[in-house]
Amino acid sequence: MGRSPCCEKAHTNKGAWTKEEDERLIAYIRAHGEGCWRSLPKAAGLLRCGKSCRLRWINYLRPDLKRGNFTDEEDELIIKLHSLLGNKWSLIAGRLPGRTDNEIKNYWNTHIKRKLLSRGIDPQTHRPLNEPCSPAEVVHPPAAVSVPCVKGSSVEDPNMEKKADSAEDSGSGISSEEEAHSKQLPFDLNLDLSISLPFSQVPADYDREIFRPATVVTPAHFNNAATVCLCCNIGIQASKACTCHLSPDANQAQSLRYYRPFEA
DNA sequence: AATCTTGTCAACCGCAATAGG
DNA sequence: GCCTATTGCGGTTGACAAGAT
Repeated sequence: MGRSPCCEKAHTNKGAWTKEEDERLIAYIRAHGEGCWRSLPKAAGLLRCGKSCRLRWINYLRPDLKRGNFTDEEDELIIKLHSLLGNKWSLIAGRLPGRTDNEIKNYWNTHIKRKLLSRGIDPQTHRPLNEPCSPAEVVHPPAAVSVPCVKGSSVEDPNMEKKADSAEDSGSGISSEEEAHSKQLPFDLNLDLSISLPFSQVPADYDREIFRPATVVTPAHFNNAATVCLCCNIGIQASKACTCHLSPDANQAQSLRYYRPFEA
């Protein structure tokens, strides 16, 4: 038995969004907030399917999106995260404030892939293109992936735990093999992730409708003494790479969660 | 100036995960 | 526990623009 379509295709617009459609969607979400995408189009007077509305909002209309070119720091951060996470664009996007998974995915495919190839690095494996595949010849950089760690951080986001779990299932995320692979990266990666200065610290009267969890890691933190480890960040505290226990301040740092206002 | 090629990115599609009855 | 609806993700497509011929 097939699944019913997400919307009645015969009565929905497709293709590029018009300015009027954008305005309707923005106005509706400003008034009612995100969510309930299924019923949103009808309620907002849009002849679009819910998925389309969600995508348009997330990838283009959201007010907290950062526009413009990627910086070199962002480039390097994406490369490093991709080397660990693979094509988990939403996870990568979660660590680049104001960037969307779609944007990063496009940027990867159009720019970074080429950049890595020009460096002689395979964009999928992050290993030198001419490197033999024999496991015996895999280079093990000394402490190349040091991952001091703070339990929690954005792992408190249930979605992150979910994603990490499902990533393991799918085999393309943080599987044990990939975890192992991450320790064998061909270049000296410091995958330390730490909490950045807040965009604004969560207020006492924190309201989920107004504030959204913000990504707390910036590229600069890769070079700093870390307080949050990626393992914990994505919900694999039990991993061998997790070295939370090495950081005495970890638990304290963990309790800090920062939010930035969801500007209307 | 016209045509072709290449690059970019918004949007779509299909699938998997999850929620809820 | 099963079934259906909904949401979210990643891969892919296609329209458009810019540059090359």
